[in-house]
Amino acid sequence: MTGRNDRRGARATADLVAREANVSRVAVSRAFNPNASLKPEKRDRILQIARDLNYTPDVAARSLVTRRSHLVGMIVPDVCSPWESQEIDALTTALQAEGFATLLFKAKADFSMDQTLLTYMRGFNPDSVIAFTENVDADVLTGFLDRAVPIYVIYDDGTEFGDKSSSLYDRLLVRQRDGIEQAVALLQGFGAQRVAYLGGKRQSLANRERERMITQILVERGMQPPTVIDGDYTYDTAYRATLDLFRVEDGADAIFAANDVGAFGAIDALRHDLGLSVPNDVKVIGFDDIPQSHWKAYNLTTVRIDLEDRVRALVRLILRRLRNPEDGPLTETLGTRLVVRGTVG
Amino acid sequence: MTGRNDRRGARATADLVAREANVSRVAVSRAFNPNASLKPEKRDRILQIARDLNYTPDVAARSLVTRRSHLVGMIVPDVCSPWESQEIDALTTALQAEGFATLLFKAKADFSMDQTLLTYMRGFNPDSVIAFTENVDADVLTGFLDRAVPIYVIYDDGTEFGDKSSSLYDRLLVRQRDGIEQAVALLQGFGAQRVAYLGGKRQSLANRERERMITQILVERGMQPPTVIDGDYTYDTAYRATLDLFRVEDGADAIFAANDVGAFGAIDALRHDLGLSVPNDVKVIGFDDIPQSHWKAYNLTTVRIDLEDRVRALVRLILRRLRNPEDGPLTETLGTRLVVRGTVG
DNA sequence: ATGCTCATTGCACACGTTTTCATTTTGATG
DNA sequence: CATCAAAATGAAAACGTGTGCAATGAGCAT
Repeated sequence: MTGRNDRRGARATADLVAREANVSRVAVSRAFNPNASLKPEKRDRILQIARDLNYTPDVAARSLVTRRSHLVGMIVPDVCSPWESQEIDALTTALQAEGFATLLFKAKADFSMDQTLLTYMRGFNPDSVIAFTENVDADVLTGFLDRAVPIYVIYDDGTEFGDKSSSLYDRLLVRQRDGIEQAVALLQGFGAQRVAYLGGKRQSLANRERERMITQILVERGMQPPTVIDGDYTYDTAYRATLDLFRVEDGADAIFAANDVGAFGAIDALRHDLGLSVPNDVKVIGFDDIPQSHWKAYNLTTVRIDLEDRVRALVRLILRRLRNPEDGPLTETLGTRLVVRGTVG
Repeated sequence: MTGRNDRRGARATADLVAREANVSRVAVSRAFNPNASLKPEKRDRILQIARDLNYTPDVAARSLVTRRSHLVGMIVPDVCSPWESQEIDALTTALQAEGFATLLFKAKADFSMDQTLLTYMRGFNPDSVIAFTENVDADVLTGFLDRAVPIYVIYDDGTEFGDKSSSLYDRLLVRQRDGIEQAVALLQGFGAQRVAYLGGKRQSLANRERERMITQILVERGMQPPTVIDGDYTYDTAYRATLDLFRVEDGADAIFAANDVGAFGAIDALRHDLGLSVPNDVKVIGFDDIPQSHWKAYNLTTVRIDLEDRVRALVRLILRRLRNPEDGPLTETLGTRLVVRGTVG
């Protein structure tokens, strides 16, 4: 009555298109599948009529028989984190180009992932799953998903990850040693003596690996191991932790933060509350190289994990796995390097 | 061979559970539907066996018959924008609690949404669609989705939105007049004379409405209409635009930015490049109140749109629409208010 | 004309659910 | 014990698609 489209909620089906085009329903199906054999002119006519009728194959029905949902599940603890939102954005764009849609799930804030969420996600039958939360056991996740193979991000040798040979998962290996080595060398070059490590979440594997690697490299170069303060990757916690650090003892002359946002918190605490100069009094280095790091207020020197490379590697993993479901564990490798800006000297 | 689960890719089905429990498949279906009539002890037994077999109803198969996909589509131009990522995060959390999953799509960077993307999304049959991109015609979108009803965010009276009475959509009405009035009053109170409006994207409806409203209120209060500079909601553009503003003419003594991130760019340009003091030389006010606005480096005075309220309103719209698909247009209203921090005086 | 290959076509079934609808069981009431 | 309403149950029919299989037709060499 109101518009041109009276029967709202009535979706055009392949049957309708078939009737309209005087062909069988199978022909319509084939028209939308490029490798199916169908007379070209017939295909064109069908596609034209389909367009007129606003028809698109129903993904749910299709996935029921093809066993491909064209969904990629992403489990994220905090979408607001600049690093994660960057990755979601780039991944979604890249996957969209390959015909996959992003299915977003929010994990608990404490980086954990409960059974309920997994069960819930499983029902949607994602073709692949990327967990931004690290501390979910590989055995659990792999056993849980039936056709999808999860992807894990492993840092350096990943000794902490343990041997999960019983379950199948693919790996993105991040070699952060290079970047950290450059960072420590720079700090040492500018005469830093007492460096503090402003950590991320204790449960975070990346965080523990960073701490371990930094300690190792400092010692190798004949420097003191770092003072370690725990954080949770947020600005506020880093801010307070920095105040604490400079209250009790005489502090540090360099701060290595587990992520860029934490470095921002440290810088603001030093400058606006402790009256110290960055980099003259205290040098600061971050991790990630998020877009905000080049903002003039911070202009942060940081260890860069290249987003484009990272996303490309992840997409490659997903596509390879989907093409050859029976393959053994796949691995992609990624490097890191220092980006020098204004917070060291 | 390798693990306990030999037949990977073989998902447990309702039939299997039924056989295992010596009941019909229908009983299994009912066991997972709380309002279906089923003997309690029987239901418990079925659910127990289902858990043992790691069974969950297949969402695709279910949605095929119930005509509910339990998917909410979100079309986002830039996931990295703090404001949008906040909203995605909160919406996903809230919807997840209601049993819906977030289906994320990336629109073109220029705020446009092409037919291809719409067609693509349509195939997934989302139960509802939230467009963070405003300049897609309501007629197009409504006509395109078959069962979902889109939600539009309208600012104040939304005169620019035009009369789309022919198509059905729901409205979230944001009354930004209050917040802007408080902001202008504050600026006037601190003696501002020449205020500039540092705009967002030209295509953005919110941006045009903000400019219109600010101009109107300034004039009502006997002040000069603002100098208007276009931007695109990003830090970098706002930074350069501010430099330009103070190069040609003698600038402004107050800047009203279309969003917080833009305000950050303006502040950094003033302080780090032009050697001006905020708030002594120039006062700055933003829009949104994102988490970064209370960071010490900025400590921004801004017009707040409450995220919690906004998300609650959106979820209410979605649920009401899903419960009563045949209702006329639904509307929710939202206020704004000024949050006073350190960038005015 | 005959045989052969190969592309094209359509029938019927499968995918895993929910939902009528008719039937059986239960439990309460007279 | 008989009666009746209500609750519990299962058979069968959808939902919209892809695919194996057999049938058809065209093209070409013999």
